[in-house]
Amino acid sequence: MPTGVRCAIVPATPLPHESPSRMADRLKIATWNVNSIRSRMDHVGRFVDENAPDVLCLQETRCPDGIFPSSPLRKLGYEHIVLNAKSGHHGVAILSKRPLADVVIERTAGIDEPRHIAATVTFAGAPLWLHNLYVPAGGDEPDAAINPRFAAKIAFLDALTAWSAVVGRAGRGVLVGDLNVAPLPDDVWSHKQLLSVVSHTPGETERLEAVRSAGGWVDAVRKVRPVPEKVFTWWSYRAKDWKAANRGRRLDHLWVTADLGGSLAAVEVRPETRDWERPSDHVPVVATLTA
DNA sequence: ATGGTTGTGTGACAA
Repeated sequence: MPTGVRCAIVPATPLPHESPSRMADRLKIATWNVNSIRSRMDHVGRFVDENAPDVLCLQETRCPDGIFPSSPLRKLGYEHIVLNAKSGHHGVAILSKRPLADVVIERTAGIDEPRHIAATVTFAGAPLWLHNLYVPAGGDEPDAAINPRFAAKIAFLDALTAWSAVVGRAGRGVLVGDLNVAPLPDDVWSHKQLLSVVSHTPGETERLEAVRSAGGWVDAVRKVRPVPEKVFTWWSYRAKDWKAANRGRRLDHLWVTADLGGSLAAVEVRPETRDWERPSDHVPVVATLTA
């Protein structure tokens, strides 16, 4: 039978008795702290070649809006780009092969830094919220009384908890980003040695768990790679041999709302990017949703 | 062993 005849009898739009959410679909979402988009354009190209995500959420783009490399990224297939960047510091972006809508430039915890952007993308015929976050690192001293950067991190996490209780419970959402907290003992190379190191202190790990539980989010990476397996997404630049030392932390996360837990078809961390020439210190996390 | 490295409209500072 000629293809044209077959197309003529199979409508592209859902039949009246089908609800949009029942449409078959597959959406691959990646998150990556690239530590400067301009310094990492070749890596982004290689990552896209090898992984072909439909949506790529970036953190730490470190690029003023006016010189953001939108044109080469569009040529990679990401025609839809939304930014919260502004200056050479911080910065988040969502790149998508599918149209983005409902863009929200968030100003979480009243911090005047570009660290949060949200938008919707169509998945299985209905809007899916994408929340791309870059939580403040917090400086070196884990004491809010003497370190304003740590105080700002704590305030940011507390603000996210209240936000999460609304956004997470609404459903059809994916929260990704560099959350700068390794929440579980097996998310760091040494739980005991990192208990007083910013990113793994009880004050941070308990707060990140509060953010997650308030919204009922599913930690996608731990759904497929449960504890006690060690899983890391970040290795310091300061190690002589990052792979041999393997003193990593899981700072980068991909969460889905509870209603989408059953839609997770694949979840992967891509540590090979850490071995590429002049890498980011963070590696991508990728998840595929199917419906 | 309190170091070590990377990046930013170039220079102290964040990560």
